[in-house]
Amino acid sequence: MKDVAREAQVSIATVSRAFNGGDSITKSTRERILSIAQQLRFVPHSGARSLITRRTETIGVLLPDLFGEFFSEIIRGIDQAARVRKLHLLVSSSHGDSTEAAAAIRAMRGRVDGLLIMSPHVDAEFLADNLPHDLPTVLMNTRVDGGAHASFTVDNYGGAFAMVRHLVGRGHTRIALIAGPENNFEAQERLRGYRDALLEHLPGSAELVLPGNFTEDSGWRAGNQILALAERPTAIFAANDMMAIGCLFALSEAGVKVPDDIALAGYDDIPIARFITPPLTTVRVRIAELGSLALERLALAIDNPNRISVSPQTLRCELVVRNSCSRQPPAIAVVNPSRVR
Amino acid sequence: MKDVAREAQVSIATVSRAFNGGDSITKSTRERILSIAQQLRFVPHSGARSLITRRTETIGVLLPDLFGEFFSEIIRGIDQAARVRKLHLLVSSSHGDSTEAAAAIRAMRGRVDGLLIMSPHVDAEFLADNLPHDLPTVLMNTRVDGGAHASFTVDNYGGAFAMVRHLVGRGHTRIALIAGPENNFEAQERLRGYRDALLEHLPGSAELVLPGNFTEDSGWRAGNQILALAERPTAIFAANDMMAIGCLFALSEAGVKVPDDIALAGYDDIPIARFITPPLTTVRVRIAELGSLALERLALAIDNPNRISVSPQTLRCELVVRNSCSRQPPAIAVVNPSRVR
DNA sequence: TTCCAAAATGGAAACGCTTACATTTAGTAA
DNA sequence: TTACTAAATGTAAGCGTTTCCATTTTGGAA
Repeated sequence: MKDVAREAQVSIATVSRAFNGGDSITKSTRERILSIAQQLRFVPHSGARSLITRRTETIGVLLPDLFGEFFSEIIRGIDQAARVRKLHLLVSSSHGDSTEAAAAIRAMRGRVDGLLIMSPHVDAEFLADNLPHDLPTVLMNTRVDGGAHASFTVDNYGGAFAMVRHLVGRGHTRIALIAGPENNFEAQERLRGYRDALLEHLPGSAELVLPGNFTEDSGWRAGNQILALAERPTAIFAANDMMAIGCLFALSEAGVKVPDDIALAGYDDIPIARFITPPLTTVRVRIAELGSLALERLALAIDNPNRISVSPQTLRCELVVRNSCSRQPPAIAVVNPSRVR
Repeated sequence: MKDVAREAQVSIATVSRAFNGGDSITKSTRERILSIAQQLRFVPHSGARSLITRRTETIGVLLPDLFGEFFSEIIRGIDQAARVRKLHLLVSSSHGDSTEAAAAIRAMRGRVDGLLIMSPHVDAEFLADNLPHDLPTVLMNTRVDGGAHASFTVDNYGGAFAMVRHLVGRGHTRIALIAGPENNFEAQERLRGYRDALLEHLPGSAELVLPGNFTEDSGWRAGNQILALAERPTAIFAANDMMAIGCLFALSEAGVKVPDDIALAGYDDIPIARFITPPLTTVRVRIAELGSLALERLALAIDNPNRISVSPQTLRCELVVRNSCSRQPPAIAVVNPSRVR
């Protein structure tokens, strides 16, 4: 910076002003300084800057041990929003347990202006213990007990409710649910949606809930349990797509046809859902949007530390109707051009 | 830091030493200082530190607009290796073109100790223009013309070669290739592997290459071209799985059975490959390993700026034989427990 | 031309840390 | 005990910015 100042015949204060927005500086000097800076390959030292501005312009992103499309989608959303705001992303992923998550948070202290957290290992107590409480934080898809932090969640309740309503609309009268892990917040919400929808749209019907844990494997087991039932349901709603796929395998092995003999629906709309036979009716979650909204919210909280709103916000899901629930023969799968890697 | 020093009745220099490794400091003082620091919730200011150490302990990761499993896998690998070395990850993804990539690089200057780049938009000229040439950089899956930077690539040549050899071993004598985009480095290598394997293992046979661009759509078109051929190949090798899937649709629509009427193979082993019918024979790429090796290499280059090796390194692929190339009726799909989200 | 307000620029302190060097303390041999 | 060496600790400079305040320059109006 000193070199640039000398070359441009100005003080370093002026060089600083040339870089930092519209202070009072003549257009001509700014341009001269900027061109000299480029020529000299001058790059401001972010550390020195953050030392005095007390800002890092960086957001910490904490993600769990995540597989598949979900990860890339949420990062895409966050990244997009961050770019607009000229914020950087310090990412830490693959947290198998809360110890690792805590370590990651610790490592980020002092390097970020705010935190975006998605982790199944996180609860109110954990946050209270591990979060620097002066650090703006937004939670994604996480239960918030104390309501101490802003949060974004997917409307799992509404999505599940809509799916059951859809199934009832198609004439199904016995609808089974393959549930997710008991201690999983999203799974609980989907279960709640299923129950309430049954109550409202199929009053008097008994609920039929099979245990599952979001794995293909557990879906397969649930499918076999259903096959063993004296009175089979007419439709099966799996709390996520992977379990639906596992269930589908179990049914095929037993010669039970979907959707002719039994309807099957999932949740998430993972890419595979389109490709299996029959294509799976499911609920789509706008993951990228979740990410960008969360970042937007966090940026707001950082810029207005006084006016922080903590109210949880919810992201609507949409029903994706394919052939796994219709009684007509499955149509030919749609061939969609997919994006290039 | 001053507060900690006062509380512990030492100088700030000693506090610094307590934090930074084994300098000369008594065990008892270190522990006292550390405990007081924790009590006072003291967090070292990374900016101030990097101001004097000239290190940020941060690696910049530049990824293209990436979809699906690939992204999450490569980040997982990088993250794992980074955690071991106590390095942070500044990621920037979703670069649709070289302008965006350049902007991302510019934004990272001064914030990172090294760069990990994967981008199809990058070539030697681009790097020369946009890379601060004193910044250690490792390229992933990118062509390197000038050989100016260290690079890691997947052995696309070897994988394609092995696949063709496998097909020949199964008795196929006419093997078609659905190629990837012409200007794509990986696609070129796979094409080269196909050609050389034909030359070596099926001498005298004519090559049959259909154009494609890695999309499902282009696979579908290639499939239809093949169907229109007077003399059909006995096996089709698609340069990636998505095109294989598109091709499979085209074949099914025409009533051509895989693998009974024609064999089909892909490349990448994306998760869907297991789930389609029949399960796809393909080539698996160890993506996470690519990421961690690249980071390891970068860390080495950062620690030893003098002894930088620039030789490109290659990661072996492995053949995954499923049912899409066998002539026996497809076995029941394996039900694998998948990991929980 | 002279003056004055506003705009542009310069000077210098401060941000929080590390580290070379100076000083003190502890430990050991004579 | 004394002297000397090594280990532990303290002092202070300096890392590269931003920004407050002071100073200079500019552009009109009188």
